[in-house]
This record gives sequence, structure tokens and C-alpha cells, in this order.
Amino acid sequence: MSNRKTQESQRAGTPGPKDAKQKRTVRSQERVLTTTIELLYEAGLSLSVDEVSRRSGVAKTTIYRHWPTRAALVLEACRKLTPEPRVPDHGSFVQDVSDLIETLAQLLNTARWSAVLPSIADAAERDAEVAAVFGQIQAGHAAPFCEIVRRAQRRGELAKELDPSIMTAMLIGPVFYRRWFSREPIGKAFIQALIRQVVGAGSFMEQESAKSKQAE
Amino acid sequence: MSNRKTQESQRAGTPGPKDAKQKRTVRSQERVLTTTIELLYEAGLSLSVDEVSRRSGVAKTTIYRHWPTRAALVLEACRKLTPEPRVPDHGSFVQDVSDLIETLAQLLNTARWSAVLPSIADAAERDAEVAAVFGQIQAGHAAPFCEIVRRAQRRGELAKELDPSIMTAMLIGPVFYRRWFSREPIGKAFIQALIRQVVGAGSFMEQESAKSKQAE
DNA sequence: TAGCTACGCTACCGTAGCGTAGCGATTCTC
DNA sequence: GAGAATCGCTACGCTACGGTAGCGTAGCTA
Repeated sequence: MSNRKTQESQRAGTPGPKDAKQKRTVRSQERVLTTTIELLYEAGLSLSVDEVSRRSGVAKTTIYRHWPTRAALVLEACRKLTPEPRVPDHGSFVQDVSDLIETLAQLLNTARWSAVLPSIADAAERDAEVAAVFGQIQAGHAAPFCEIVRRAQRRGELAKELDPSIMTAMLIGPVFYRRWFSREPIGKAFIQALIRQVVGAGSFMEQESAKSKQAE
Repeated sequence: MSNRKTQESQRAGTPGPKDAKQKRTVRSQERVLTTTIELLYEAGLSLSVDEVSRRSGVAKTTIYRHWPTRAALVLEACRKLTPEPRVPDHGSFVQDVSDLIETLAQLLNTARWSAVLPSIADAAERDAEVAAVFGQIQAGHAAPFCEIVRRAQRRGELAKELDPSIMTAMLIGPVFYRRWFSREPIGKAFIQALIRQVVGAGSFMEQESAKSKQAE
């Protein structure tokens, strides 16, 4: 948008990723984005550009030189919240799902990150652009679950009739619910019960869930 | 707060619920609250008093005569969103849970109501007072589920070791997840799969879940 | 119908926020 | 070191919002 190339880089014809941006420019853009994410954690989507400017030390005019509107800035910051998909492969569905859920629970219990999602989800109800970004973030969380379900089905560990996206909802849903709706702790007992429930019902070999019988 | 009794009603000693409020007062208070809830549906918690005034036809000064601050008005409107708890009793856990989940799904699929909850949940992350109201709303949804679980346990239909609040999370969680996070439709197939999963794993009589085998 | 009560209206005050203009000072690149 | 690209700063204009004051008027109760 504001990426006007300098004559030099265009003449040299180097299509490198730096795009002839000055060091200073990169620095202030990074500072602004970092601060914006920080404020996202604290205030949600309703953060103000003035506050970003104050806290980052970057002049408001400079911010507007790089992002045309407040919305553009906020949306770019939100996009940075997308997790890089990590799909574990321990060879068994129970272990894969335990890995993913425990990681997710850890994240929800500690990261300041988790205070932002409701704000984005709320805005997504009314703003198509936010909804798109939110969908991307959401997919980043759901995709690994879908993947391990499909893999388990290929291995014959799970019934093929199960819809991976439904399974994903049953795995993630209760965890999210605990964090944002019932606001109860997400402890070991909860996680174990959840896994046993979902795995036990969909699995061909019920004995698998027996070894995790000692809850709490 | 602004319920100053008139001399008449105090002298008469009639402790009736009308509290000597003038008809006009009741009318405008109702109009304001209705409009506020309406705006809650559209804009979430960030609605403005000016807009309430404009749309309701009630002067802003009048609004401030009845509610000391904007927050008080918004909170009272939120409190009206608490559902009255309805606990079905069909005699079997599967039927009770189907009843509750289908009602919930119906609500989430249609009611404008469902666009507000993320906004409240978001605010609850940062505001203790909103968190309290949100907890009340949330309890209104969860309590019936807890209750039918406990009843099923008493009847011997469900294992007594299961924590009702965990069961509730497993039932409501996936439904909420579908509505607000993955934003996928909440259809018959989903509901049936969910019920079969949760009931199947926690039940003593697995054959119960067999009759709902024809999904989609 | 008399009198009190509540209401509507207009006009405010102060703050916060978005976004822009102009200009001098830095900092980068060559 | 020269020139160009950016940056910071101050000062705006505009809108929206929360909340209040005063006054005239309409509606209610008795």
C-alpha cells in the first residue's frame, strides 16, 4: 500500500524481500506492530491509535504514513496472532490428542493472548473483514485437530464415519467453553475426562482409554 | 436508586410492587430498556446513550434521571438477557439432553440474542461487574444441564464419578464453539453425533445410544 | 380541576479519538 | 559528505460521547 520502491532497487532489478525499505522504516513499523499487539492484549480491538503512538514512541503521523486507517493497523496486528500449525505424530490418536489439548490448555491458562479472542470473535459478528481474519486464526487452531483425526481414521483407529470437523468441535469446544464461558479452571481431571469421553466413544478399541483411568 | 416514594404511598402503607411510580415513568423506563436491549443486539456493549435516546424517543436527561451512569443502564439491560431456567424431565437422560441441546441450538441459530454474548464475554475479561452479570447469564444456561446430569446419576443412568460441570462443558462447549468460533452450522447430524458421543461414553447402558444411529 | 411530578428540549462542558498539514530535524543510502 | 527519504512535533478540524443545568410543558394523581 505504501510500499513505493525507490529508483535504485527497481533499476537493480533485485526482487528481494527487503523491497528497499530503509532500516529506520522497518524499525518503526516493528515497534508500532509490537505495541499494537501489546495493547490488543490489554484493551482488545478497541485500542486507539493515539495510545499506540504514546506507548511506542512513534509519532501518530508516522503510523498513518504506513497504515492508511486504524482498521488496517488493527487487522494486521490480529493477523500476527495466527499460530503456526504444529501437528504432532506420536503414532496413536490418544497421544496426539493429549498433546494438542494440553498445549491448548496451557495456552489458555497462561497466555495474555487468550484475552483477545473474545474481542475478535465479537467484532467478527458485525464486521466481515474481522470475520475473515478471525476465520484464519480459528483455522490455525482447528486444523491440527482435524489432521490427527484424519490420520487416525486412515490407521483404522477411529471410525471412518466420524466427521473430523465435528470431532474437532467436541475436542476444542469444551476447552474454550471452560476458559471463556464458565470460567472454570482447565485442570488435569478435566482434560483426562474430555479425552476419555471423545476417544472412548469414537474408537474401535475401547481398551485404549483404560490406561488413563486414574483421573485427578 | 431513584425510587423515591411519594408521600401518599408511604402514608397509605401499601407495600405493593408499583411503588407509587407514575405511569409515565414506567413507560419511559420500559421504552429505554427495550431500546437498549435492541441496541445491544446490534452494537454489543459499546452502545451509546445518545443512540438509545435518539431511537427510543426518550430524552437523554430523562435516561440519566433513572440510571446514574451509562454502565448502570447497560448492565441492567444485560441482566434481562438471563434465561429463565427450564429443566425438562422426560425420564431418560438421552431425551432430556436432546431437548436441552436442541433448544439451545435453535436459540443460537436464530436469535439475535446470540450476537451479544461474545461482546459480554469480552468485557467480562476486563470488568469485574460485567463478569458478575455474565456469570449469572452463563449459569442460566448451564444449570439445567447440570441438573439433568445429576438426576440421571441418581437414577443410575450415568456413572456417579462423572462431574456434572464437566459433563455440561462437554455438552454445551461444542455447540458454542460451532456458533462463535468455527462458525459452522449447527445441524441435526452435529447434534446427534454430539449426544451419542457424550452419552455413549458416560452411560452404563450403551444400547441406549443405538437407536439414534441413523445420522444426517 | 389543582398541583405536583416527571418529561422534553436546548444548550452546554470536557474529553477522546480519527485523520491531516506543514515544517524542521534525523537518518539512511550512495 | 550530499541528497533524498523518513521521522517527530505541534497544531489543527471534526465528530462522537458522557454527563449536567435550567426552563417550560405535558401528564398524572387525588
